[in-house]
Amino acid sequence: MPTTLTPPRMRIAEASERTGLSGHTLRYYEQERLFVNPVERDGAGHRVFSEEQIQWLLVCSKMRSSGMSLDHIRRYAELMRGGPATVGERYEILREHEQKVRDQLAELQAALDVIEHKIAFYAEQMAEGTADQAWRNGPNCSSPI
Amino acid sequence: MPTTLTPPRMRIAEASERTGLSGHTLRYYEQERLFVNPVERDGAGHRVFSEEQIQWLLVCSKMRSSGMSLDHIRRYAELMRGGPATVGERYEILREHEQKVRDQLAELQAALDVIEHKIAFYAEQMAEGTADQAWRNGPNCSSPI
DNA sequence: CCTTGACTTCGAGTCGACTCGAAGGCGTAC
DNA sequence: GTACGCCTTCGAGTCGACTCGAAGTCAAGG
Repeated sequence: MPTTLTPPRMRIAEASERTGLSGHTLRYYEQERLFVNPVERDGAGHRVFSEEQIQWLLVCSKMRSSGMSLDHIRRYAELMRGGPATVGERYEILREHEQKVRDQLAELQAALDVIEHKIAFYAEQMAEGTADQAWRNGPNCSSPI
Repeated sequence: MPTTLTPPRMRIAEASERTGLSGHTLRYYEQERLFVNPVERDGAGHRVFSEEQIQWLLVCSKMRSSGMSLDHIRRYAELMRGGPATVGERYEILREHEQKVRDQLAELQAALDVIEHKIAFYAEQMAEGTADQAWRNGPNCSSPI
């Protein structure tokens, strides 16, 4: 079998490079049935990925980075295989995940507000020279600084 | 020993309620030396938390929810015990964490953009009736929908 | 033919932060 | 005095998603 593949198809090393997912992870994803279409094999039994699968992996990657579980991705992939009839359920899954992502954003933003507040407090402290009032309680600034 | 404590001090059940952290978690945090000041005990050996400790736990909670590790929180708590001399290092820790939170926000936002894009696509699909063109590839819309 | 290197399968190990449950102590209410 | 409920310590278990490593296969290059 050829050492290079006709362009839209590639082996695991390139798929790994393209997606930022390790080869181990790519195999794991196949085993977990996360692909919409089966991963093909060449004569040597090596995996061959299509461009479409790379795009799908990039989507998976975004879903993962926003906290979607492999369970949910698997379900979504199943629905993809189900064709147009499953569009409604796919939509629902995405809507649900969208809400989770918004919740996470809000949570992070709330934390960021606290962090910034403390940073500002410390910046002021440090500007005041090596002041010894590090333990004061200003308004809205209960001690755990 | 009294069944209720003088207001600013409370036992684990109330501390749990106030902070949203389970009693198990509160004990675990003490064991992990996450508190700035030692958790006191009453005559029966029960933990007694101060209002200040509740405030600190609320801060820890925000740090945790934004992904700060217990290791980093422990370090921060140590620095708190070190007094004013450690303000600079505390500032640095917060700055570093701030950046991580901003990175997470950006990552989530990028994922959200993809999700919204797909949601809009599906919404359109569904509006067009049960169209059978679910597999089309529009511009900027490579197939893994 | 032999080496090289990219690949294969398989099973086991890792990670942090909880989370749980068993066994027991203490003080109050009845 | 005994039942109750809240607390204690301790050690073990859980979770998902990797991550690793051993042992083996295959094709091409020299």
